[in-house]
Amino acid sequence: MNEKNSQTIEVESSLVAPDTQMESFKQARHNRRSELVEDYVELIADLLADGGEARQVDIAQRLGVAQPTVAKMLKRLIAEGYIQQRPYRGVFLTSIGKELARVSRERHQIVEAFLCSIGVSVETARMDAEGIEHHVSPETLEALKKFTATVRA
Amino acid sequence: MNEKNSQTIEVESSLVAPDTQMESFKQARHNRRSELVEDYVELIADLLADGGEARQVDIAQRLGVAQPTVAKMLKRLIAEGYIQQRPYRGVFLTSIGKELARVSRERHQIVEAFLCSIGVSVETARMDAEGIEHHVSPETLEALKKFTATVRA
DNA sequence: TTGGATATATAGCCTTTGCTATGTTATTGT
DNA sequence: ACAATAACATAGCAAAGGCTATATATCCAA
Repeated sequence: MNEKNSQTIEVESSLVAPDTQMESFKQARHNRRSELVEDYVELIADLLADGGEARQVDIAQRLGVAQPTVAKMLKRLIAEGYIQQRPYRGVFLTSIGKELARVSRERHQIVEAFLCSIGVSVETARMDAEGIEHHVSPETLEALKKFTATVRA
Repeated sequence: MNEKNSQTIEVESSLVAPDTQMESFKQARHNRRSELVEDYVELIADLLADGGEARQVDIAQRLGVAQPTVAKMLKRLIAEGYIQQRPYRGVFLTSIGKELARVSRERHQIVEAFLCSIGVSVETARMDAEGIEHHVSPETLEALKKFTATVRA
């Protein structure tokens, strides 16, 4: 007997099934865990391409965190096989690191280009893309790419 | 004298300014911290609208987490003034909770509707929207809304 | 009205991602 | 060559967000 004190028939129609919704939330949590790795690898690739070096201090400055935070994270990236380290000359990417960087970078650029294509300012596009990119599935990425290409044509 | 052993002039052109990039990362980290609150409040609103009750077990099931995890989070939501609690009858939203739920829900729906409008399947749209919504700025939201309206017309 | 099922609370633990403070070790300019 | 600077390492702490195990409180049906 609930607040509606009406029939006992099911009226739970406007919500998706619990399991379906749970999957979405689990996926979002999972994505959140991979975000940092992708951010680091992508940033390292950019620094290497641009200046030839990716040192802890540079990474820390660009991410806006302290150097020991970077040091700890780099250990994880080394353990997971994404990067290698040369003492006092920064880090560089392994082959799987390069591959992850390539994929992340491409996705990032597609998202950012898309946002610009619908009229978002470049500054906002950059800010939002940094957060959005990690939650874009391959299917959505493909749709964004196609759309942007259409607009540009 | 670096790997390029060329002039000392600045060639760091393809990267944005460190401070600018840092701001994007900081914004993304900040958004990540508010995600959970928004997820909870939005879900609670949905449960209340749909079944009249939002109990810990329901929330836990839909989020895919354990009940004590929900209990801890609800304490935070109470402390922050978003919800109130009636023993053994679940939680309900305060006025600021309702407002946050309204905003989150609207943003969620705009993102999901937009994804569908560019040809993403409803299942994928639901999954991706759950992650993307928290990283969409007001400016981008407005652009998405406008675009979706155009397509539908 | 009472006993079993259900809902909530609490304790204690883990991991991740931050921080500060403080060594230690290369690099480099003079 | 060597001292100053810069880069890196490490220790120790905190907060957030998970978990399991277990106790307690409420509800409801027989």
